Amino acid sequence: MSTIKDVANEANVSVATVSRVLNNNGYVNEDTRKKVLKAIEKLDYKPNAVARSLFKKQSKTIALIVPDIKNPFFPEIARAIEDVLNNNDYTLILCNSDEHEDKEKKYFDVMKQKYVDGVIIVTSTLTPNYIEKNNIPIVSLDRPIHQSIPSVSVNNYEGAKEAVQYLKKIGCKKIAHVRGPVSVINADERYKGYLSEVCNEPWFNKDYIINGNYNVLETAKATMVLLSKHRDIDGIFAGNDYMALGVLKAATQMGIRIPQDLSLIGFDGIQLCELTSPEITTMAQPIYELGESAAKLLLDMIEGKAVNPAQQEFKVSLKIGQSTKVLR
Amino acid sequence: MSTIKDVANEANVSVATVSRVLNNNGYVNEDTRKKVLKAIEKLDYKPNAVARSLFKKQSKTIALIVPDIKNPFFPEIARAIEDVLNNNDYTLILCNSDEHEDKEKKYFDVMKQKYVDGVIIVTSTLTPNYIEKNNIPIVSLDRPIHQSIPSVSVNNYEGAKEAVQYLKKIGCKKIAHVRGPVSVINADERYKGYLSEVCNEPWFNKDYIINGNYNVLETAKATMVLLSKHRDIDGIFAGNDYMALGVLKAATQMGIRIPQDLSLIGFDGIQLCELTSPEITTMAQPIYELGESAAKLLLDMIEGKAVNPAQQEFKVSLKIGQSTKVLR
DNA sequence: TTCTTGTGTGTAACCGGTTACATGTTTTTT
DNA sequence: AAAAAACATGTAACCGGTTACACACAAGAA
Repeated sequence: MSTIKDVANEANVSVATVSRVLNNNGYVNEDTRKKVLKAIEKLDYKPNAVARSLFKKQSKTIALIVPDIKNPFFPEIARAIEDVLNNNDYTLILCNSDEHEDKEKKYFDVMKQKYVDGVIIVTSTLTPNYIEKNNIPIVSLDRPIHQSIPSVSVNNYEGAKEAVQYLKKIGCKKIAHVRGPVSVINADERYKGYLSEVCNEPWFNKDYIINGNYNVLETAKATMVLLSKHRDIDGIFAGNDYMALGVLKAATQMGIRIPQDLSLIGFDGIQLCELTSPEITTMAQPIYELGESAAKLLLDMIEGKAVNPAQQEFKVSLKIGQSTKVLR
Repeated sequence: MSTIKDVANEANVSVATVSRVLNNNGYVNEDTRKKVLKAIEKLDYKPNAVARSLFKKQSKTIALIVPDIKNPFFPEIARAIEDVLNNNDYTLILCNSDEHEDKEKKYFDVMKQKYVDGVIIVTSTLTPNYIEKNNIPIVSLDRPIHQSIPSVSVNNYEGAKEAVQYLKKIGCKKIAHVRGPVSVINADERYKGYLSEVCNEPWFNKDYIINGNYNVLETAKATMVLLSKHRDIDGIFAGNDYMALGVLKAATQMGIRIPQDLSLIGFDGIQLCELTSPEITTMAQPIYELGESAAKLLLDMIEGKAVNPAQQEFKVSLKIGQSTKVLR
């Protein structure tokens, strides 16, 4: 690999001049510029990003910290983010936290040591205090942390209400909820949305709420217990699509027909919804847009641009599949 | 952030001494070491990874280039790799190539500029020549490129044969194949494996081979055409699980019962297989192990260790689900 | 006692860029 | 014509580490 010095020698100028044409700043005579460009071409010179980072204290790299990339929601997000970064000459570092605070913090340390320019994080454990102490541009995605931390998310509460309302509208009389882990903010919000819609119903029963913990098999098991105990449940609102998959599995296994016997609605709108049969009705987040916005927001922050609404909330929209009774 | 100089000042020693205790090399008096350690503690000093990189010409970072992280096979691989790296103080950069040579090459350039220590790549387009020219430790994953390039993969040909053999064993009389994209080496191998098992069968018909292009919806469509034309097909070997999902969808939509009317077997063993109903029978790759091995192999290469079998081939194993008729 | 050898530490060069500053030349302004 | 502004380029410090080399001293060998 040739260095800036090699180029300088080849072009018979100083390294400063080469640097100037490289970065397009300062005065450079047109002829000199051409000479340098030719030398760069000839040596196939590529500036050393590390040396540049050291001086500039920035690495053109951002980190994405998610609980687990195997959860199908996150690859979709990651893809959107990577696309934006790629178009802006940034690079993406991927981190799996397993919702584990220690791991998150360890990643943060590494990020700072590597001059990572910013981070996009999906977390339920980190405090605003810790984050601000670290003093690195950050965007929380999917799960807002605090008003002081820029975030990109959706209206989980309203969305959950809409989901339950839709189940009611198509005629469901007893609606259960498979909720995500306690203390995950959006799982809580969705749960609250469900609750607000059903708590005053005469049929409402606290046993209709089960915990799926973002795990398909666990959800399937819990659902089987639920459905065999309460045979009159005719609607289920799953806290996300991944868990809805578990409900679908449980129902199929038990010979409960979806949507004839049981209507199922999920949340998220991951691609998988369209690939199952029946296709899962869901409250769809604009997932790609979410990732895109988070990335753009972060890049703006890094480049010191004003970020108008630092708390971006997108709307979810009902995406009717085949897992809910047809309205007539 | 404090620097090595701050620590040196605090401890009243030179930066060289601090560096020595940091890296545990050279002579350092025990008392001095303690002084330095205390200063490090007091200042919460973390060495600057970029400065270190510049001198050492290595970044403790490796890149993973996959076609598209949204394909559920890759997050599982990525997760395994990230785990290994994390345990070895390496960081993972994620790149989506979309099978596009230009993008792959662009990533390579960036990697070299950032002193990325090695790359794990899933590619069908890069030539051994180009790769060797780049002179950066590399492991090809899932799709071997050439004997000269270390790789981690499975016995696709044999696996495909086994899959078809199993379909025969359970009594399938007419077996179709949904193949992956032409020129993807493992899709070709699986296709050949299928062919070798069926080409001499009296019933064999070239029309039984359709192309799913790693796309679920496309596969579903093509499968519907296939199945409505050839109503006597009673077994399908899908080139991977993701496409098997498409077959499942098509069959369900057409009212064809799986496994009663049609047996379906996939390839890969992604987690999704267990989450559908019926669960998909598949020739399972040891996915996590694959990623793990690729990462370990690459780290060994980076650290200059001899890599015994630089071409690692794992075995796939039949994982019986519910999408194939029960053998009795 | 003198010569090695081992221990302990500091100085400064180096990694490969960027940029403040100095210097000289040309062009524009007054 | 003199002063100011714009242009062009080079020198060297700097980013924050690592390490070759020099030097001083103590312990062991001859």
